[in-house]
Amino acid sequence: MPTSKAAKQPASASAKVGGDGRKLSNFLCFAVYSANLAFGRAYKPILDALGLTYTQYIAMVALSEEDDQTVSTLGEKLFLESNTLTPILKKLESVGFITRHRDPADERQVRVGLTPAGRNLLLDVDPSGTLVAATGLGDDFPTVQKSVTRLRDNLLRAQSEPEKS
Amino acid sequence: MPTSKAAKQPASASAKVGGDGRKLSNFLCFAVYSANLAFGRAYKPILDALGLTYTQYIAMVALSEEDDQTVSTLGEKLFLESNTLTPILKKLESVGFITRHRDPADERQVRVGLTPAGRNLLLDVDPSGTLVAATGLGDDFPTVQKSVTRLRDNLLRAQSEPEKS
DNA sequence: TGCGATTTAATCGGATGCGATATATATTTG
DNA sequence: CAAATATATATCGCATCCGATTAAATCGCA
Repeated sequence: MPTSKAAKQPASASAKVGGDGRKLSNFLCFAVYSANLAFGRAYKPILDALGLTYTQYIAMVALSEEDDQTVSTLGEKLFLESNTLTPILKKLESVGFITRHRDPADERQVRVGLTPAGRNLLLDVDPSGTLVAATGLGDDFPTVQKSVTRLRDNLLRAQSEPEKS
Repeated sequence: MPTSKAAKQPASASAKVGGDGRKLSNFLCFAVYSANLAFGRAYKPILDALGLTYTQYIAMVALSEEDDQTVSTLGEKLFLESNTLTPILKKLESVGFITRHRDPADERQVRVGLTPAGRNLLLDVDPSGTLVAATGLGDDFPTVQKSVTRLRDNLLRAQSEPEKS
């Protein structure tokens, strides 16, 4: 089943047994993990100036796409659930960037939306493409973006599947 | 350096101003962020069986590459510092997978190494390439791995630089 | 209609990341 | 040599993530 090509390059989300395949540098998961840390650090100075954390910022971007989303809807976009989102949203509400209120039509749901202040804040973020340049990917940028997105979607799909032998 | 192509595609680590460039789906940082979440969830059932968290596992892989590393050396490999590593290493020590002791030659440093139990544990992880398959990347796997690694290295390098106008 | 099942948020505890600070040891310098 | 400086870990507080549980509201169905 392993073609000669697959056998030659361990490639490894978790590497192959034996020899030297289990080096951290061969782990795709580690590349993604450490790239995520790097992005967080790259965004830090920009977002610090706005008083936002990275996750708060991402949440506000998602909120800017649609008005009065529910916590669940927002969570689907962010791949997070209420246990993570609720504290973040309460924080953003407390500083005046979003509103939160129970939906009168279904009191189980909480509707969340950007305030004008929140919407304005987003306009201040990185008007130039400083961070795009910092990725150093050049023309490969869209390709890498698509690949990583596909990777994510495939991983999540695999988890929801029954697990084939 | 920005070609016309770059201008056409907002691409965006942080998207372009105006129209619709600021959608979450155009953020490379979000692709990486969410792919990292997905990897964590994919590894969870495997690592739960071993009683390891994802970061603990990554740390042990890094430790398997070299004996008796210092916390700093390990941190350079993992892109983490002692404030994050120390609690994790203490935990791994308490369950018997690693050893920690001050270096007699320089009492400031702490040397960390895998125990036989720790080394054995690593052999139990994903002997088949289940997770590699779950990425669904096929032959693109090595390419994506390299791209994300380059992305990370570029981002970190940009941060350490003086910040050009 | 009424009551159990389902849905939606929220809460809680454990484990990261990380900035700021503390502590102990080494090194440098006057 | 002694004080100042530098280095290597560790500690602390805050903000995520996440599994497990809870609480409230709605739905389904006899």
